[in-house]
Amino acid sequence: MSDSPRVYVPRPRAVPAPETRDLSAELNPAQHAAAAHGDGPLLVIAGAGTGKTRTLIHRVAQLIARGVPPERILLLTFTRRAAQEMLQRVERLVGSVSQRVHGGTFHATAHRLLRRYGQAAGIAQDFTIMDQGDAEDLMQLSRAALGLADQKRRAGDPPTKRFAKKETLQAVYSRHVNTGLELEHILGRDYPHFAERVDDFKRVYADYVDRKAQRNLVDYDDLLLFWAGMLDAPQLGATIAGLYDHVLVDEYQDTNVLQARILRGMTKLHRNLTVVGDDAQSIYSFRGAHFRNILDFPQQFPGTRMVTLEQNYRSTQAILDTSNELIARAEERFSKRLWTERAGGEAPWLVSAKDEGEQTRFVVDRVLELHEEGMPLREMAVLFRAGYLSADLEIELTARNIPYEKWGGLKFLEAAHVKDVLAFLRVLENPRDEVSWYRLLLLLPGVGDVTARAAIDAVAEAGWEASGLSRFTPPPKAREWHGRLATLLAELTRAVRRATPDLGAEIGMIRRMYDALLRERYDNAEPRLADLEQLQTIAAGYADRAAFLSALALEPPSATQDLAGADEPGEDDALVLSTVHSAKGKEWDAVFVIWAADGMFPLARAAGDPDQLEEERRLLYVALTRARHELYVTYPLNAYNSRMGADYSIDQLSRFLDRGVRATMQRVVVGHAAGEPQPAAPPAAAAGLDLRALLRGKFAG
DNA sequence: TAGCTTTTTGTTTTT
DNA sequence: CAAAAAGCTA
Repeated sequence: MSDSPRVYVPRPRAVPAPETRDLSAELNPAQHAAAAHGDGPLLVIAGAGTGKTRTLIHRVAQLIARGVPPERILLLTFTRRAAQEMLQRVERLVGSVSQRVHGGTFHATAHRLLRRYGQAAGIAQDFTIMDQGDAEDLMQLSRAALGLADQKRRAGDPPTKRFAKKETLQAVYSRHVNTGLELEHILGRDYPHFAERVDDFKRVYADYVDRKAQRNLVDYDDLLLFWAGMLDAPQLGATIAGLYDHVLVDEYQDTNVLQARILRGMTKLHRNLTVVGDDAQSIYSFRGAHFRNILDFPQQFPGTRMVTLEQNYRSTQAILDTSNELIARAEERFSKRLWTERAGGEAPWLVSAKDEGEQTRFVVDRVLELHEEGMPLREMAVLFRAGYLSADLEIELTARNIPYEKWGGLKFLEAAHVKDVLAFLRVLENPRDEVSWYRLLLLLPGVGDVTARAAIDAVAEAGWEASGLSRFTPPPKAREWHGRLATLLAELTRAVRRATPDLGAEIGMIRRMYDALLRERYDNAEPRLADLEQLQTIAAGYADRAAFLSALALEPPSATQDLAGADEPGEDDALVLSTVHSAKGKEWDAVFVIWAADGMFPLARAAGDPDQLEEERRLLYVALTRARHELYVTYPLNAYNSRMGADYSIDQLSRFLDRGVRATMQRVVVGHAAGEPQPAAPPAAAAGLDLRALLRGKFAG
């Protein structure tokens, strides 16, 4: 696309990574007050870049210094990335004792507790964790079992409304569990077209819950729900709450009422709860989070001490001016205005590009310029609203040989072929796992929905032994593959009994059968086979299958790219591409926010609902406040919109960047701006071509 | 009943 | 435009 594309050439780092900042440097008075707070509930309202994490880890350090045993401190965060970063930074501050601090996401912690104490609460110890996709698949089985999947319509009938898809069913269910709202309320508000069918939803959920129990499956929501449930039980609750003397929670604005309930239970013995968050950065309402949770914290925990952090250490004043201006228009929030001692700085750039190609070119060129000036690639990031918006950029980066790392977006584990192989492992691990059986059986040529169900019934008859499959008589068409599957499962089961199972070898055996199926099913087999190689390599690192499957559900590798680059030594400098959600809590010297066009940011589908629109605004705020020195906001004027119907559209700048916000920015236009003269067309005769004549000749007798 | 073809539908964000 | 659902055929 570029006339003479510059190709990236790795160069030595000219600038030391700024992560070497001295963590033990003095805290400011507000930070110190929070870190040194004694016992009892503490709420820290911390604006973007005000040293929130730093305050929290200093507090951990102080607690340890005060004599609190590290293993009696629980540090909870909302995302895996945040959890990892926090624990690393604690370690850098206080050294290896910090390894004894318990920490992780709510879900990972719930998982740990459930494996350890779940049996006392009626959860069989060898449960399998379902990720969202699995939960949807199971929901589909319930949906079909209740006859809600096929809604036949005779000719002439008015179009009957189809019942909710499995994704919707799962989303509503999850919302119900996480917010505690009645189904009637959720449907009436967010899915009015299904409001009439509450009873069908309830039937599906009753079946779903039942199925999970019988199959020994646990979904993400169950992890939290069971944790809360265990805490409610008198004996068990006291045991679990007694594990920790202090609980600290980061990003509290992104917790939901279920998580708040867990925290109440965990701290009922001592009320030593510290939460840190920023209502202006609440961006997880789709997970049932509501910033009301942080606003109401002082009421829920009487006697709360509140500390507000407003001094920003991250960004230049110019960047803060733009960010403040943007968030000032938010409807409801704790009022605070960020300030910094780092006066000046260059005003953020607002870049109008002719189209997506120009936007991409601008970003790549600017990235290379900054890099040549000495900024490591790792200190720059490109942020966007949704994973797929970086596709064009990724192509260009690859073409120009610029290393990058993508956060968020599609997961390695969501690839169909990876799920296929995992289904084999899961059946071995938990033979009652109906979702995996179903997936496995449908892979076999000659087996469809009906045969698969019959086979599962046969396995159920046999007391959910994998060997039950061999007693099932398949229809002739499916005989060959059924035999192969039965043999494979038998071999694997025997191998397991004989010796300590070698996961790598196990996957190898599975692949001897599966690779052929894969080649049949998918046209681009090679990259998929490469993914399986990767899976095999990762698996070999785990001693045991159960640990591997659980880790995969809770801590999935973020992308295929990740894995591919993981074992290449040397090159660790890479541009970061990230969804805004995955970028939360991070910061970079230079930040590019692309696709700041109305319809993309805010997303068109969020624009109808005032609450969602507010969340989109906060999301953009999160994006802007990631930048330390340089901030570029770009949008294409024209888009080849191959999405809905229309194939071409003219984009408007995001509505959030109104006149007041724009006044804090400097504008640039790149590409061929409107009004630029087009090259003159040569006269027809000169081209020696007459298209009409060509056409006429075609039909001349 | 499996597997193909046609129609319809609706695109986020993460554990 | 791609994926899922519905419809059709052998």
